[in-house]
Amino acid sequence: MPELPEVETIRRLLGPQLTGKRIAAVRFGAKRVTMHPGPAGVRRQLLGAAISKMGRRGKYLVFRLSNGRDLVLHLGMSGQVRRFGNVPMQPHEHMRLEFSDGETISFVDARRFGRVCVTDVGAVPRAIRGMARMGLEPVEKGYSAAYLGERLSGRRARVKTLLLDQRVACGVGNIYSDEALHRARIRPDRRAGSLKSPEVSRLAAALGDVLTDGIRWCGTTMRDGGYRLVDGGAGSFQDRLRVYGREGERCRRRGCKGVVRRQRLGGRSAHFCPVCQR
DNA sequence: CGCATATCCTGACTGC
DNA sequence: TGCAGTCAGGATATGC
Repeated sequence: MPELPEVETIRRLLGPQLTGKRIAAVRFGAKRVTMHPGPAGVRRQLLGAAISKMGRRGKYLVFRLSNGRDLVLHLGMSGQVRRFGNVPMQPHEHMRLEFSDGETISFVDARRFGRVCVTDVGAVPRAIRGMARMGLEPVEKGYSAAYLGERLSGRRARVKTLLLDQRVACGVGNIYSDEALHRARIRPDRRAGSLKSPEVSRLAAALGDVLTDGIRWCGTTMRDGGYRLVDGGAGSFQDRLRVYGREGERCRRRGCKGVVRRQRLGGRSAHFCPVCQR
């Protein structure tokens, strides 16, 4: 479940380690993973290029290359960027970049919801249509109560469901949407259009705050270990979650005696405190 | 268009 | 202990 804070953590780790390095070899695993324009094309466009900058857009990791192209990586649910070194290809390892100085970096993804795409710099990857429609990130300047309000007003869908829409809250996924709604004291099953102006303001602020905190604590590594740092280490935001994954446990808001509940919403689980979230 | 639902995938977990 | 069944969810496709 790599969301914005997890991908940003990876970006920050990789930047100093990879910037300036030249790709000397590209290896692929045996299993198919969504890749544009296919393994041969990806290899051709990557070979010989240097990493000029590590970027990120929403949940997408963007390797800017010296040859005028971007390598765009989405980690899906279980994707990881890992360093294995010069060893045989590992289980679920789909792509390994070998740099001219011997450094390596690998894309690993057991569930294969992730995707790899090479495009011209700044172009919208054909294989990733949603990227063209992504909105502002809650941590960006310009993400305001007015901006969020525009996207929620008149909508009958549950607010939680809309927060998962990358046009509404780019970079937010299931964990951080639950945490933001808790901080804003709004129930996830509220109809988006029913939110009053102070609630929209609280939510816009909470979204930014929770993503910023997630980055500060290097992301959330749940028990399934789906998200890992490049060296295999864990983030630590899981210790600070207030509702996500805490069904049946006490609400973490000071003075609140509520017990966290879980509710199925749009095929996703929403965690919330029925006492302090209205 | 908006909204709900199904789909992909496999490791971890649950219950018998 | 082993095995079948269920769950997890990001993005997208499909149906109404």
